[in-house]
Amino acid sequence: MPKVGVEPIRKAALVNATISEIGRAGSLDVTVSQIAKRAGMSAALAHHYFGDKESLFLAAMRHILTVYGAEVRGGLVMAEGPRARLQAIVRTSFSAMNFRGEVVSAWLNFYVMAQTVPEAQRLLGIYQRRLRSNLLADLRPLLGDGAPRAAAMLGALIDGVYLREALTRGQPDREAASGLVLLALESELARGKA
Amino acid sequence: MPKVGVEPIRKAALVNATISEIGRAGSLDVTVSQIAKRAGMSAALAHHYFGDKESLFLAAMRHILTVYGAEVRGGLVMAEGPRARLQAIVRTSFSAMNFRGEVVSAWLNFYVMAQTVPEAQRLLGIYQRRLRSNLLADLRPLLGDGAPRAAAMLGALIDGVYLREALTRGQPDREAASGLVLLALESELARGKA
Amino acid sequence: MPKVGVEPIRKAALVNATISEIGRAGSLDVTVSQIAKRAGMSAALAHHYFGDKESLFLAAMRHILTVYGAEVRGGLVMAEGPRARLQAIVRTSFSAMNFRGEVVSAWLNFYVMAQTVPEAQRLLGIYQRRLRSNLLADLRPLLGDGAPRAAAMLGALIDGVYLREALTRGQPDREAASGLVLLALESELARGKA
Amino acid sequence: MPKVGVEPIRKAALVNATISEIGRAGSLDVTVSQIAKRAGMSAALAHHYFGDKESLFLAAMRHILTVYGAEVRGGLVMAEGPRARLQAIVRTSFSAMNFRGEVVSAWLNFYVMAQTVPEAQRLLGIYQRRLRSNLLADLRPLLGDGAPRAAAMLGALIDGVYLREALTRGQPDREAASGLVLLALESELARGKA
DNA sequence: AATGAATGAGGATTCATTCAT
DNA sequence: GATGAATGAATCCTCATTCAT
Repeated sequence: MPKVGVEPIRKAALVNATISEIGRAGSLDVTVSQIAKRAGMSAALAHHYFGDKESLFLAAMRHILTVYGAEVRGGLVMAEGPRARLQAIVRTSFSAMNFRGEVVSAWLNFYVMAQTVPEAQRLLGIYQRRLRSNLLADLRPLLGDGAPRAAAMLGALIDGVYLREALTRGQPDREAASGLVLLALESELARGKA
Repeated sequence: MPKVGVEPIRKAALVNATISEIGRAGSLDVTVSQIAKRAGMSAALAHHYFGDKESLFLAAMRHILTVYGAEVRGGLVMAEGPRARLQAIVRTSFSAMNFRGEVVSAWLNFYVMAQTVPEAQRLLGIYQRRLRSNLLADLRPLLGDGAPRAAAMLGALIDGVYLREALTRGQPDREAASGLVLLALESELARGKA
Repeated sequence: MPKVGVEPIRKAALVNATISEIGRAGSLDVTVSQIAKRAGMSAALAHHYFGDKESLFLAAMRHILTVYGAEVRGGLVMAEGPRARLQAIVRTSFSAMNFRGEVVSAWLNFYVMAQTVPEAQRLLGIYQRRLRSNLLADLRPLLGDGAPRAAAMLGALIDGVYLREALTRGQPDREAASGLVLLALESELARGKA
Repeated sequence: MPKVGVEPIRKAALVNATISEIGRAGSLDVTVSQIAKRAGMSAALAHHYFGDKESLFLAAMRHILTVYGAEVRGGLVMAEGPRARLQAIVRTSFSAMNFRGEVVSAWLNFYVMAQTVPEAQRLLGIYQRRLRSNLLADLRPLLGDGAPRAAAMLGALIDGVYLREALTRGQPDREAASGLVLLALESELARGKA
């Protein structure tokens, strides 16, 4: 039985606290002290584990992307056929997890970070390419050459709908959000066949 | 010959400097001193005219929305028929003006501000409603009851595409951006007729 | 008929505004702009007339002392005999004019100024010596050699009572204040005779 | 052996430095930096311990009142009989400690603070009530019903004499000050018996 | 591993004062 | 005489980060 070090536990606590605090503040204007306090430790310890604030933010971003990726993979396991798989991808993008206020808020702020911090931009790029390739894989059998454009469109649409929900304070409407994208998907498929 | 007061000139200079600096920094982490210096005056004068930093940011946001609104109205003048008008709206959203790096950057950061500052949220709401009603007016004759959903979709798509371009450092591709949305528009129209 | 320049009018307005603002703020933390605005002019004009802020404060102090001096002289006109004159002096110190909240407040703050600004200390010295000599003149016939000490005591008592009223926000009680000092005066006189 | 935390030491150093600086400046126009430097630490640390400047001033005020209270209690221990106790109270009010230039200066400025800061007014109120009740307790056996008025008078006189000394730059004369009040006390007692 | 102590750097904001008109 | 324009200097306060223990 491997002795679990305290380090990963502390780090995880800090990452979660970071996301929570960003959600609470609605911006990246969050102090290390606030984060550390929420994680139940001193600010000095947070620095001990992450070196600096930016690294902590990046770790939080990585965490969100990791969870999102896992969820997508999980959703695809059960889906049969390209259409079902596409729907699963869309639904996962607006899953309860991803629509938690704090996650939405974190996403928005990662967008901002990506303008300044190269590593943040790289991570966001990974997310976008992964989404694109996921969509593409299942659009190809249905749309052939039209698939790349449809993938680009659906990817952008997902982000746009997500963005709008992020801006609407109050409970976001998951059903409406995924419904909108799913119907756009149908339009594309219908058009592809015509 | 009306004597042009110096106040509006100074204010305009500050608003422009604000947008420029936000663009340069890629974030709202811009000091009043930096803005004032770029506008060719002291930080104290900036405070004299705008009271505080937030008001300056909001003025910049208002300015961008105003220009955007004017551009949309301008584009609609020449367009004949609903389809042409819809295309004009889309094209304007990705106009050269709106795709200036600094404007893109400002938009992104206003999204963040909207999570915290009520007035910013209000302004963003105005933009969204205006875009929606513009789209709706011309979609209605073409799609009837299907118009609201299509408007929601196109609005979100515009924002999503804009967002993606904003994140792609380097020259954004205006043609690709509007092409993507215009094709989605065609899909909707085609589907509507079917 | 002498043509009254506008200068004395402006100066008087500024002096009054200064006293009012000090009273309102309860401290010397009053800006020239606030004073000027209350006096109905620009801050620049206030500087034009007084040179700097300190001079304005000193002018206000002088004004208060002048008015107080005039009131004392006025009160003495009617009083007959040393005892009546002493009572008049005491009563004037707690006159309605001197107990206006703003005047009380100004006094307190002049005490502070006197610690730093030589001219303020000089003015305060003048007030104290004048009060002392007034008291002394009428105490001498009644107490002989005991007069100086009694004068010192009564002077300090007047200041002390005044100070306490100044600290009691809410309407100061003029009757109680002068009553206290008048009784102390009686004690002194009684003791002097014994 | 209790490990003495550094916090109380730092706080005490800051309180002392505050009193010293106020004394040196003769006003509350003292910067946190000046205070911190005199206390041998950074301004940031001062804020760390006291939160803001006002709290630091209030702590200084509390300290002075505490020391004064202790001194009074100490002086009363040895005094036998009401008259001796009253004399002890008066003497303590003009003790060497209370007449250190910086303490005098601090008092004066606390009077000003009391006009604006509720907590300062509260503290000053406590001092006044304590002084009054101390005087009253020993005046009652000597003067009966005349005690309250005498207490009010002596309290005000102490403050007035103290104030006058505060305004006289140069070494204050403790003997003269307490002599004046003690003689007033005798007048009152003499009058009470008559 | 963990933290309180400590600070340098920085930033918004205020204000007395000057000056051109 | 009068003022809006303009600014330099100052101050409070915050915070990421370091370090000794």
